[in-house]
Amino acid sequence: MPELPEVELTRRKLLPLISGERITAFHSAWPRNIIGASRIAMARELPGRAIRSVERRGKVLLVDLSGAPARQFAVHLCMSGRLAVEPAGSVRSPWARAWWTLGNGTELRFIDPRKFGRIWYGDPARLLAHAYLSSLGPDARTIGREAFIRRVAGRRAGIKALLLRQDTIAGIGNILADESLWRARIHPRAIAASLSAKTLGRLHRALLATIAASLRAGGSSLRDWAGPDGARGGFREHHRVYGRAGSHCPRCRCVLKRMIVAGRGTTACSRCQRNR
DNA sequence: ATAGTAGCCTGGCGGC
DNA sequence: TGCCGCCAGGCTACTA
Ligand SMILES: [Zn+2]
Repeated sequence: MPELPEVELTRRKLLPLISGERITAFHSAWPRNIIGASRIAMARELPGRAIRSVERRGKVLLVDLSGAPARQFAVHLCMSGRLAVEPAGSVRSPWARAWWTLGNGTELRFIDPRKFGRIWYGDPARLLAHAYLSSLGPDARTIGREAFIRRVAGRRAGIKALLLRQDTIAGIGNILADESLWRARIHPRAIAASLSAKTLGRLHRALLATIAASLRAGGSSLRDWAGPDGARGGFREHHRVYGRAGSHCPRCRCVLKRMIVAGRGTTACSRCQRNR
């Protein structure tokens, strides 16, 4: 499941493979996931433009293109998406939803079995004005302790619901949320306003540590996600709670429980993560 | 401001 | 063995 670490790893591996390369063709096999333009406009406007940069905002990759008028595209991998760079003549995955043929004989392919991923395209300013992109909060990987506390302190929502909202902090998904809350010993349903600054500081620290550990391990590959080169991540082996309901808590040996919080499957330890 | 739910989509799973 | 129905998951749109 691509969250911040998987998207960041995708960006890092993508950079040397595609930056500076010229697009020679674009195709979409699932135009419904394109926002802001038609696939016809994309196929007409993209050829001839070079890839200038690949940035990340939360879980979104933002690609800046050369040429006039200015154009960018953005990709959200959602749950099952990944970006692959493969030889242009090779057989495409049956789940390839869009592909950019590049001048160096390779092809950037958006592979997304569940079709939940999205592609935004258009003028840079208009692109960032789209509801999702314009509302993104500060990035989870770089947010400072004070800014983190300011974003959540005093709010009456449950802490996990707040963490998952991309307008609170950008980049957190179900894995990072459950793992960070476990590390910080906070119940997923705890009301944010009931948590002290010290406790929120612990959560901030836990979040950054979880992100760093996931990056180091190459991200979490559950079913579909892999890097542009096909390499899968090993962070799943390091999960303390996510996907481990029924197993023992690594800290207190209690049985981890599964529940629904903010509409998402959630695993937590009822002894370490008390809701007071 | 916050919570809840339906819908999107399909591979994989459990049940039979 | 094969078929069927259900579910997960991030996000949007909607209601309360
Ligand atoms: Zn525990």
